[in-house]
Amino acid sequence: MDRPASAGDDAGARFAPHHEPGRDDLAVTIKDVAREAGVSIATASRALHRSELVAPETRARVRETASRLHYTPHSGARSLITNRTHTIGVLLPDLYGEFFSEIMRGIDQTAHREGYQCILSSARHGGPTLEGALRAMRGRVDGLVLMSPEFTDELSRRTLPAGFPVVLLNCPPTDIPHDTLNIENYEGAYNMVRHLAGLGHRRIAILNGAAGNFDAAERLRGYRAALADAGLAPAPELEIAGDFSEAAGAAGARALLALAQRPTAIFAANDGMAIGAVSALREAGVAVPDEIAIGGFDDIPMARYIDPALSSVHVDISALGERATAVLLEVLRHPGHRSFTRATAATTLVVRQSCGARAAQPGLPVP
Amino acid sequence: MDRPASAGDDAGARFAPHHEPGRDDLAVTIKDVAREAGVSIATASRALHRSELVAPETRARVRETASRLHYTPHSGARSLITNRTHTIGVLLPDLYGEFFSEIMRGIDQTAHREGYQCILSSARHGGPTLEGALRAMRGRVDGLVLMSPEFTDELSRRTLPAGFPVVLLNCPPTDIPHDTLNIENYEGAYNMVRHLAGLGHRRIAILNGAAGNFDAAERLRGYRAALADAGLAPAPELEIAGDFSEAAGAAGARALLALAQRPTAIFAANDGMAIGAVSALREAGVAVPDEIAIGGFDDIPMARYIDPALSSVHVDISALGERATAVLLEVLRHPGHRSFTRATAATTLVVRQSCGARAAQPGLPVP
DNA sequence: GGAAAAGATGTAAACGTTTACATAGCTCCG
DNA sequence: CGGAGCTATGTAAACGTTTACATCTTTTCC
Repeated sequence: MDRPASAGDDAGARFAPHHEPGRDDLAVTIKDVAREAGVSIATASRALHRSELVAPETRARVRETASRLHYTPHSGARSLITNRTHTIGVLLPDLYGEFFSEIMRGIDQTAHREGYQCILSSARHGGPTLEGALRAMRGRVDGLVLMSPEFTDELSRRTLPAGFPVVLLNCPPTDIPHDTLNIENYEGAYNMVRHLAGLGHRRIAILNGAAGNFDAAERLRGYRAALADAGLAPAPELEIAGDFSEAAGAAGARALLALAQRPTAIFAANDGMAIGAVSALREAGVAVPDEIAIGGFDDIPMARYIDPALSSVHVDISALGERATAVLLEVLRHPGHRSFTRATAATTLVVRQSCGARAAQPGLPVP
Repeated sequence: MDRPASAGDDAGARFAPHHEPGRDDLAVTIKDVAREAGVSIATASRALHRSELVAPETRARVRETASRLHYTPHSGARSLITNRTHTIGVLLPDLYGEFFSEIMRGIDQTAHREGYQCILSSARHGGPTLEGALRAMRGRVDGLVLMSPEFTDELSRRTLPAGFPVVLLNCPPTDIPHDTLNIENYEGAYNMVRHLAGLGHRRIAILNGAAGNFDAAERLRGYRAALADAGLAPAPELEIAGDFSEAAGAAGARALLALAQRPTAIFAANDGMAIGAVSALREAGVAVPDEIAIGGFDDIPMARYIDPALSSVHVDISALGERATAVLLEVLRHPGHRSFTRATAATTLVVRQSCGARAAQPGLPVP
């Protein structure tokens, strides 16, 4: 209506790319929008996200132009000046398997709900890649959810800029203060082993997690404590080394079968190894739970589907991701005064068939 | 040795932050490195990644300074000028479940192998969020792996800048040319249903995938064709609507049980629904495979673990992610002359117990 | 009716990089 | 000895934004 229609529009039309739809979109910048709408870059920028500062008609015109041109702000450029990326980095030891899938789900949901993106990296165990992955995130993320059961203070110092918002998930305790979130590994393992002992088992083996892994160490500690409290003598030959993989679980089970005096129950430090053990035992013709009872840890979705359904220590895995992300977002919202969270996620014992208890839950509940 | 040691060093030391280790790391920029090393920004930049242009001692000095200061380049700033982010975007319909976990694994591995990061987003089905997610990636990624079984040309035009490197994974065919990678849905479904018919089944039901989903439509097409080729009349009451979820599988199975004339076999359009159906049948006291045989699709890792082990159409899911990423990286490497790939990933029938065939593979192979 | 306040817009600096171009100090050759 | 041709480095522009500040116009108030 009241904007000068003659010269401005012609000039605009002369350079306007929009009659070649989708041709040059790749490079459309706020400068293009500004020119096309006949305003300065500053006004264009304001019209798009601080709209109260600009006249209503101008705002409308700029916005219309922007959407017609398919303008999308360049996040790199924006973050350069605002120092905000609205992205969080996620570093997991691996991307394989249900455990991490569930973690990611919790993280992603929470992040998206608050308008954050996720950038994902798997930091292969302990190696120099963790450092690389962290460096690659510089300038791309506002904060980090870091899961690395081999984490150390030294690594923290070397890779994390001091004061950078990080939530440590399932990491060993550090001297440097951080927000941390851990699973009740010790308690969970303790409860499972106590349960097995309560069923009358006297020889209870453990399939250990990866050496140097914090979760694994804690679960072993819980196992030993439960044995001691049940008045059972520790038996070194029943503590089998493992690495959380199914293959390790199968190998461990076979090793136990070769023992002169077999165990009557096995506690596997995670469900993956438990599943491997079940396979190996079935293969060897050993009945589960009648000859050997089995308990796992994590309660991954698959646990209830295998035969016999796996007793396990339930961890709400996706909730773990959610909580970690929530803490991180909270930190990002209040950058100033830091008081560090140190939370642990509770576990619950889930008794199904594989441990041989009577009051077992069904394996395949109808959804 | 030969560099002027007096004034330069003193000045450097006066402003040097490095005696407060890890205090101001957050903001350490190439400017700091340059000042500290006594060179210009340009030289610093060159020393760090175009090292042949700078004198050996200078290079060493700059690099030493950089690592002492924990300098990490700001990727946003860099990408602004280089137009490269070394990051690929991944858009999946969802993040839940084994299927996507496997996809991600393939993508992540391939990307990392070539020095690329992944930025991940779940585009909830068809909604406006897909557009949002795509916009959020502007300026952060060099290309995109996009999986969206409800993808359309219209959506493509609206959200993807023309010429932007994208690989469509499991998307419906489009008029606009794109690199695409699809599963052999039709053939896979056809083979499974033919197999069931070959076992003597006359009434074979299908639990359909989500309406409007390309994969689902193709699998239905394969189902119908196989029926026809086996000389079986199509029966509309045997085509049950679903949405790929376990719950839908269970509900579908119950609906089939309520039929006057029950089917003797069920083809579920994915393993999730198959698992749901198995649960519901067990719950109802119907024997699988003796009373009703079941076949799934995807062959997710869990398929072999359930009881009875699930016959399925095997898809190498992580290889799918790998291939898609490989294509994308190839495109990124040769930005010029585009010829569009259109590939399909083969499927193979995996016969286990749930379909009742004799030569069944064991359910729990020892890893 | 004029000054002050408010409103709308433009100008330019800044963010952290990379890189084309300019400059300075060499070495080498005729 | 005097340039030509290196080599090593510095200067400054550019990338696409946001925003403090300046400027111009309009409204408001006495």
